[in-house]
Amino acid sequence: MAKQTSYTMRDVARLAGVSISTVSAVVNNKGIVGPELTAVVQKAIAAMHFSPHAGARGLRTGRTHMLGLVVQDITNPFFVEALRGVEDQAIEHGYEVLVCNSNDQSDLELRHLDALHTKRVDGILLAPTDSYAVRETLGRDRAPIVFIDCIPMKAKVNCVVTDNFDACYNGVRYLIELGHQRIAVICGRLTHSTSIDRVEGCRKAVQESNLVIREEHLRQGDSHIESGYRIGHSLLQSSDPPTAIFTLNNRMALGILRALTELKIPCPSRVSVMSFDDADWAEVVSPSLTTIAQPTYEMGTAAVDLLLRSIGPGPEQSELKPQQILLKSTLRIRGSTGPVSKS
Amino acid sequence: MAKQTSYTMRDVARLAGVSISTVSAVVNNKGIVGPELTAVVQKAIAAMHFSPHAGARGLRTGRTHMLGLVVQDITNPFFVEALRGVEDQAIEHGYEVLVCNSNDQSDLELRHLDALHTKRVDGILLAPTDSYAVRETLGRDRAPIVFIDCIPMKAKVNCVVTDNFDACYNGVRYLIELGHQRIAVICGRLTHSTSIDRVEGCRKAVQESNLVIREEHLRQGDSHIESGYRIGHSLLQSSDPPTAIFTLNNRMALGILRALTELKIPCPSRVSVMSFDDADWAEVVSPSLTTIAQPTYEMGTAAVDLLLRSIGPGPEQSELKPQQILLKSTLRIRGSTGPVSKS
DNA sequence: AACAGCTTTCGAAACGTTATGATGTCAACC
DNA sequence: GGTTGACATCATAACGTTTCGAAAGCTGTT
Repeated sequence: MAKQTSYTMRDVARLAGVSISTVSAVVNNKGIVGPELTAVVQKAIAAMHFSPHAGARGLRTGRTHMLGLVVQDITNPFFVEALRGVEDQAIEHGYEVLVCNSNDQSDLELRHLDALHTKRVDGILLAPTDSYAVRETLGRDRAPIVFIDCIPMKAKVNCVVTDNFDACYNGVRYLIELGHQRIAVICGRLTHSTSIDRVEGCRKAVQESNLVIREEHLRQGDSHIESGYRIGHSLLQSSDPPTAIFTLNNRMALGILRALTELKIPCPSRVSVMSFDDADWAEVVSPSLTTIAQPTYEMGTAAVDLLLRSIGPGPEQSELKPQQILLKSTLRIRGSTGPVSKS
Repeated sequence: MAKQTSYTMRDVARLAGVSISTVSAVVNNKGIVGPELTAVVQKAIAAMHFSPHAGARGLRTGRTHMLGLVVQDITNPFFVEALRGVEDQAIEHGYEVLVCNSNDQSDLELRHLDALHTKRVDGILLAPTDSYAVRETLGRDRAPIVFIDCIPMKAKVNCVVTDNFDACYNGVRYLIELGHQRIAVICGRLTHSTSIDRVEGCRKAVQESNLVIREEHLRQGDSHIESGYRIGHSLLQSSDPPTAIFTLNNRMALGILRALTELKIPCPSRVSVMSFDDADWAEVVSPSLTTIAQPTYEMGTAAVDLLLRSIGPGPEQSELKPQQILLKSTLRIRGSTGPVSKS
C-alpha cells in the first residue's frame, strides 16, 4: 500500500537507533559522525528511500537552492538556449530552476516575480519584458537579480548581455563593404536597451561612411515571423527599396525570406538579408542565412555564475558592486548576403 | 538599509495589533474575519510588502504548489511548445513549474526526479528519456506522474500522447497515394513507445498496399539535424534510393533538406520529404515542408489537467484509475511532397 | 439569571529540518 | 587520580506557517 507521506528523519533515526541530529549530520556529510554509526544510518536511509524535505530545510536555513528564470518569450529559441546554459550551470551547483514565461506581458512578469519571491528563490535571472515596471520592485528586500539580454534603463544592476552595439556596428560595416548604401533595419521594441544599442551600432557604422538609415527604412517588429513577413513586404514593394535588410531577430528574418520568395525577388543578388541570432536552420534555409551569433548558452552560464556569486555562501546579502558582463558575438557569413547589384 | 530577511506574519500581526492566526485567516481569505479587522490587516500586509513563505506553508500543508516537468531535450521545439502549454495551464491553477532538462541522459533524468521529490513537488510531468529506468522509482510513495509524448512500456500509468500509429498510417497512405513505393523511414530510438508506434503505423499502411519498408530504408536517428543529414546522404546515394523520405522528427528533416541541396537532388520532383512535427520554419524553408502536426500545446495543457485531477484537492492520494489520453494530429501538406517521378 | 448557540478572535501545537550548547566517554597528561 | 581536551552523540529551540480547539463577546430563549 502506498504511504501517504514520505519518511522523515525521525523515522530514520528510530530505525537506526540514533538521534535525529545524528541523522541530520550524516545526511549533510558533516563528517563528525563515527564511521560505523554513519554506515548504520546510511543503511537506514537507503532502506526507507529517505529524502530530506527541502521545504523544511529551507525554512530552517533560509536557502531554497532554487533559482528563478523569467523570460519574455520561451517560444524564442534564443531564450531556450540561454535556459539550457542556466539550467546546466545551476544543477552543476546544486540548484534547481523555476522557469517562468512572461509571454511579453508586463503584468504576468510581475506576477511571476511575486510568485518567485513567495517561493523564496535564492536568486532571479530576468530577461525583462518591461524594465520600467520591474525596477519598482527591485529595491525591496528580495532575492538578488541578474538581468540577461537587456540592461534595465540606467539602473546599476548585475547583468549579462551581448555587446549589441559592437555586433551591429561590425555587421553593418560588413554590409557597407559589400557596397550596400540603402540598408533597412528591422528592430524590436525600442523600450529595450537591447534594441536601442543595436540600432545605435548600425547608425554609427552608417554615419562613418557618410550614409544614413532612412526614416522609412527603420522599422519596428515584434520578433515573430509574421511581423517580419509584413514589414518585408512593405519594405520590398516601396518605391525605393533597400538593397540590404538587417533583421535584429532571426524569426523576423524567416518572414523576410518568405516575402522574398513570394515576390520572386532573388536573394542575395537583388537584396541581401542579415539577421541577429543564429539558429540551427540558418544553414539549411535557402539561401542560407548570414547571422550574428550570440554566445547564448554562455550568457546563461555566465549569468548563473554572477548570480551565485552575489548570493554568496551564507545568508548575508553580500554587497558586491554590480557587474555588467559584455559578451562578444560573431558574424557568420552565409549565402543570404552578397555584393550589391549594379542597377 | 536592505533588510536581511522578509517580514513574517508575526510582524504583520504586531503592526496590525492582532494575532497571527487572524493574519493567516486574512491571507487565506477564509472569510471568517470581520470586515474592519480584515481591512486593518490588509493595510499592514500592503505596508510591509508581506508575502507568505511558501516553504513554511508547504511544510504545514503538505502542498508546495509546484509541478515538475522533466523533458528529454529542451532544445527540441516540440518540448518547448509543450512546456508553454504546461506553464500556462499551471499558473492558471496557481502552480509553478520546475523545469528539468535531462538532455537525453537517463542518469540525469533520475537525478532530476530525485531532486523533484526532495522539493516535494505536488506532481510530475515526464517525457522520459529512458522509461525503463524511470519505472523503478515509480512505485515509491512519490508525487503522481503524468507521462507525456511517450508511454512507458506496458505500465499502467497516466499519460497524454499523440495517436502516433494513426498519424503515421495516414501520412504514409498519403505518400502511397502519390505513387511512392520505395519509402524510407527515419525513426528515433526504438526503446520509445513513440517511435515504435510510429513505425508500426507506417508498416500497416505499407502492408495494406502490399508493399514493404526495406530493411535498408528503415534508419534510426537521434533527432538532431546532423543525424538527418548523415542518414540523408547515405540514403540518397545508395544504389536504389527511396522516392520518399519520412522523418519522424522535424530537425532531422532539416538535415535531409541540406543533403538534398548539396547533392542537387530536386525535391519533390525526385524525392519527396515528409516529417513529423510542425515548426514555424516549415512554411518558409524551401521547399516548404509537409508535416504531421501534433497538438503540442494542448498536450501540455491536457497533461496538467490530468495531473491536477490525480493530485486531488487534499493530501489524500486519490486512486483514480490511470488514464491514457490520445490526441489527434493533422497532416499539413506543403511543397516537399509530390507525385512520384516517372523514371 | 442561567444557558444555549452563534460569530469572531486567539493560543498553541504541529510540520521536518538545522544549529547550538550540553552531556558523556575516553585517552593523555601532569 | 584528578584535570584537560578532543571527540562523538544527543536534546532542544528555532524557522514561518496552518489548524484545531478554547475563549470571549454577543443575541435570544427558557
